[in-house]
Amino acid sequence: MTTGRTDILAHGVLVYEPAYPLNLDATLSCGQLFRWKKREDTWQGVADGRVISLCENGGRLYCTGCSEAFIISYLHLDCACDAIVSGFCRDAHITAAVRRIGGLRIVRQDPWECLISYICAQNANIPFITRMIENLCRAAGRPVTAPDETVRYAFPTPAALAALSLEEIRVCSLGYRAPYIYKTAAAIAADSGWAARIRKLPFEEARRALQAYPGIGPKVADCVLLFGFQKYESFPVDVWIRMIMHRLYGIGNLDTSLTPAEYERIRRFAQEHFGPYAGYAQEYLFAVRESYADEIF
DNA sequence: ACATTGCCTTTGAT
DNA sequence: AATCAAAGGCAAT
Repeated sequence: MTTGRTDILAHGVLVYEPAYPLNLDATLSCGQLFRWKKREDTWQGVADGRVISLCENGGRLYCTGCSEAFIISYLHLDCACDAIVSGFCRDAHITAAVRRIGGLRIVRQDPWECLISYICAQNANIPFITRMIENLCRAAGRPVTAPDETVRYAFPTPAALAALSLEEIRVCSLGYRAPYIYKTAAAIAADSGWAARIRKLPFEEARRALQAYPGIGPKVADCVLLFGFQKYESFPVDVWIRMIMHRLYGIGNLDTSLTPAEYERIRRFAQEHFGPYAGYAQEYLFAVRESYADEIF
């Protein structure tokens, strides 16, 4: 399904007119991706081993560095997201979040990059996560030069990452996460069919299979299922979502640490309340988390 | 078996 | 300068 119109301009610039709203800023800055930077009006990122530039102007998306097919798939533009959004807008809170940042898309990430990125993400904030991943790419990724001469690094292949020693991974400021990355990279480098296998599994089984890798618990598994495998019923519960779900829907209590039982309770409620695209709702709530920041105190 | 607790590195914000 | 929280997971209680 295509839900937009494309043209190719001079110098290989692709112009895309989405038939449904796209909020590029929200999509690239909401914390689902860690490799995109905005300079002036242009986003530059590394995906699929290439440097890609994106710019939004007058409802049009200008893109260089990749194919039309890739960017449409990556940004989830091949989807009538109005139907998805209206499907989970079942109360005033989520409707308000959608009104504020309409056009937020869940990006189709590479499962491998997503897996490693979200192992890094545990107990870290977004600037720190970005630094860890950038360090890993510099240590084991292929250098890629952008049209404007800036040099960036592709995300390492499983083989390249698995070739690093534990110490080489640790000095990417990964701290106690280094052994997780080390072991998981080795397991996946030796098993090229891992992603295809997980993709075919029913949701709960895929979730269990992911948690068999070191450093992957319920939260990271849910992120990988949502961002890497497009399992949109997945509802990752982090400290922010926990706080927001408590505030908006009275689920759980914030006095104790997040127990597995409470995680399950929040996840089940959300899947029931928001429906098959609960994960999309999660990303909208996460994107507006700052407006609930006062709840922490 | 099941739930709870303390610890794990490093960084960025206050 | 010191303290704390950060898109958590794990092994020991």
